[in-house]
Order: sequence, then C-alpha cells, then structure tokens
Amino acid sequence: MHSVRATPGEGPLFAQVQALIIQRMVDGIWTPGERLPSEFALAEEFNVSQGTVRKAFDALVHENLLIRHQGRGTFIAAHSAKRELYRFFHLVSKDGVTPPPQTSRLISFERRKCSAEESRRLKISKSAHVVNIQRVRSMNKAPVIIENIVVPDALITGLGEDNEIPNELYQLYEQSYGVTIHKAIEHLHARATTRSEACHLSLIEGAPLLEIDRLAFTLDGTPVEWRVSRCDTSAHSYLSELF
Amino acid sequence: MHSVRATPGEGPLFAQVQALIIQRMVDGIWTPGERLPSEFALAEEFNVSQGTVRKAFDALVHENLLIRHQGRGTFIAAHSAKRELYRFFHLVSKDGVTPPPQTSRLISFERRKCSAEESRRLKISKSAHVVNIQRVRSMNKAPVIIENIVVPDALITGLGEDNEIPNELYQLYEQSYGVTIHKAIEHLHARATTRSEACHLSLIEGAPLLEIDRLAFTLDGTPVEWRVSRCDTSAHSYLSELF
DNA sequence: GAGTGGTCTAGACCACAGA
DNA sequence: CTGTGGTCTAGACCACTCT
Repeated sequence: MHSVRATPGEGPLFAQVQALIIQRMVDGIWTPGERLPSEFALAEEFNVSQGTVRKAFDALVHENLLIRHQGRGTFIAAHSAKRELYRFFHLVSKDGVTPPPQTSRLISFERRKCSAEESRRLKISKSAHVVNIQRVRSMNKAPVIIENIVVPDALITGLGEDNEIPNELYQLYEQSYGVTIHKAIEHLHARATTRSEACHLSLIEGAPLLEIDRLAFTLDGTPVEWRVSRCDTSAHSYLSELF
Repeated sequence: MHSVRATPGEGPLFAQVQALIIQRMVDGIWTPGERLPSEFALAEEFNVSQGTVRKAFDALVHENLLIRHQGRGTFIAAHSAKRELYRFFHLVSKDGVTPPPQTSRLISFERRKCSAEESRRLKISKSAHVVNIQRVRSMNKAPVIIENIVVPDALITGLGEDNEIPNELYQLYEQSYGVTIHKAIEHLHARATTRSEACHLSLIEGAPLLEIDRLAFTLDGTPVEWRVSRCDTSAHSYLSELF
C-alpha cells in the first residue's frame, strides 16, 4: 500500500503521518470526540511501524488535538465546558484561583454587512455578512465583562434563529457547525470605560478597563471569530503563565 | 550499577531519569550552557537504554530546560537576550509584531527590610531583607513601562554595588548568582495612573494603565522575584497566545 | 480474555558538527 | 573519520477498559 512512502512528501515519516491525521480532521473525516483507529491499525494503513504512529500521536496530544485513554483508545479532542474554561478563559477571581461560574445576558444580536475592519481581521470579502453578538458576562452575579463578538455569517448559518446562544460559544461552533477553535491570539490593553459600558458594568465613566482583543482560528488557520472583551478587573485578574 | 533501578523510586523509568537530571541542575552540578553527557553515556550511567534517556530529554526540551544540537550534543538551556524577549516579555508594538529595542532608566535602588506583603509573596521571613529596584523602560525612546522589582537580598548579595543593573535581569541572576528563572505567573489588571506614575510616563493622572503583577520562580519552585510593571498601552499591547 | 495505550529495550541507518 | 542527536523499526511486557 505504501500510502505514505509512495508519496514521499517532505521530511520525517512521523511528521507526514501527523499531517495526514490533521488533514482528516480538517476534512471532517474524523470529528471531535470520535475514536481513532488503534496505533497498529493506522501503522498498517500508512505502512509505517507502530512506533512512528505513536510519535505522531504524541505530538498531536501535546498540541491538544488528540486525547489518549489507556485501554480505550485515542480520540479527537473536543471542546468541553471544563476544557474551555482553562484554555480560553483566563480571568480568575482576585483572591482564590478558582474560575467562578458565569452567566451571560444578551444585549444585542444582529446579522449585517461586515465593516472594513471586520473584513480585514476575519479575512472575508468586504461584502460578506457577519453575525454580531453583544453580551454581558457576570461572575457571582456581578457584571464583569462586556463582550463584542463577530463571526462570519457563512460559517454559522442559522445561529440564533432556532437555538439559544449558549455561554460557551466554542462548543456550539464545534457541535452545530463543525468548526473547531484550535488557537487564539489575544492582544490586551488598558482602556477607559465609555458611558454605555459604564452603565452595563455598574462602573463610573472613565474607570480603567482591561480590553482583550481576541482572534480565534480553526485547525487550518482560518480566522473564525473576532471577540473584544472589556473586563472590570477590580475583583478579577487575567492570568498568564510563562514557562 | 543500577543507579536508577536500585532505588526504584516511583513511576516510569524515563520520569525518574528526568527527575535526576533536574536535580543535578538544581544542585548546580550542571549549569546553564553546559553540555550534558551523550544519551548513550547517561544511559550507561543510569543503567537504562538510550531510548529511555532520549524520552527524558524530549520532555525536558519541551519544558525549555534542555536544548539539543544535532551533531554537537545536548545543553542546559540558558537565558539569552533573544530568548528572554520572547518568553518573559509580552509587550509588543501595536502595529508591527516586532518587539522594539528597549532602554531602562533607574529611578531608585534600595536595600531594606521586606514588607509583610513581600514576605508573603516571596515566601521569606518577615525580618528578611530585599533589594528594591524601580525603573522606567522605554521603547523607541518613549517611556512605556514603570517597573517595581523586589528580590530577596539573600539571593543576590552584592547586586548593584560593584556592577551595573542590566536591562535583562534574568541573565544577571543566572550568570552572576546561579539563579535560573524557569517559570513566572502574571496577573494582569487595568489601573488608573497615579500622579507620580503619570510624571514618569508622560501621561495624565487617571489614564488607564495595564498592570502586570509577576512572580518568577526557579527550577525548584522557589519564588525569586516579584515584579509589578505598569504599562502605557496606547501604543503597545500585551500579547497572549492560546493553544 | 481481547484489545488498547504505556513503557522499555535493542539495533539500524541517516544528518550534522567538529577535529 | 568519529561522535552526536534524529528517525525508524520490531518486539517485549505491563496496566487499563470493556465485554
């Protein structure tokens, strides 16, 4: 069969195996939560040794793309509320380190043509449409974050029409639209609260706010969501661990 | 010799090898920049196979503790200006992503008894002494950050007496005092500029500032430095990548 | 018990650096 | 040329899960 070796591709075998696995995820052949064939089965299919498949798996596990369970098998990683909390939500309460439970209140929801900036950030055509969600997130019943979320309409057709908008959007993208968020880049600034923000967050106008400007990407590097969160950091802080 | 197997310790062999290697770094037997024995040499010493040593090395390379050079050997990772920039300095210019060159201006330097808060954060005795540095960092000649740095005096005796205080302190800690910063935890807040900060940063009082509260740790988890940086984020942003 | 991943070993060959 | 890490293979045994 020589599925891998017949097309030598580039570089080490394990990297080629890795790329093939990722490609199957991108193509939707393997979906989040699904169990992969065993290491030996894949080794036979790709005509490499089991150790080579293992090495490819190892790398993908480190990238949070696969999850192994001894005795059960290897699975495509899926977003879960718990996982999401730690990976993509870095605001922690000031004293304890525990991320408090959250609720969201929708402020506005609209489907409209994208702005020039949105077109640039999301790499979509200037005439494309987007879904724009604004909401306030509360922790322990106190409003803490005001979020402005922009997603290309094409990626999530029908969102908000027949279904509720859940707290954890990334699970929704994944489960309902087959869009898996894999990476995000955040730019943080300190900004003064505007009048309308002050109203939503029970702050005074001009108070310092932490602004988190996040662009989220799928597996193949396509930007999927642009989210700007403005956070009241008087009782919380953004946690960043450097290794 | 069965150096590893004779004392079965706990868990997998490669993890024990890993721990032994880390211990030698903590003990100063192997110092930053130094070349380690080859995989085969260590395998013989520890009485394991070369593959097991390799697996231990792999993990340590992922943790930024070792660096491999094909054909040359494996080395203890050392802080370099370039490495430091990417690992522990996340402020980037707003437009380009390139971290601009920096200069520092010393505001104050003193050796004194630690405060209660400093004792708590640095886990040192309430009667211990600390070195306290305050300085302003500029990027492209404009003042951007005001830093307040507190280090236990015991760890860096003599600092600032006979030598200059360099821009990159972590290199100094490592090279002059054998203290290697391996991990840091940062808590970010938005804060209003105080009068004295406003003066140093050429801002108006009350303008929003990004405060970075960082605790830095050595290999064995000892806190070594407490640093609070207050940043003007009008032309820069704190970059955080989530995977 | 059968199947899976987890660990460990042993040996082969390659690519690179340095004397 | 020698020694190093980089890759790949093959096979053994263990620990865990499920039926």
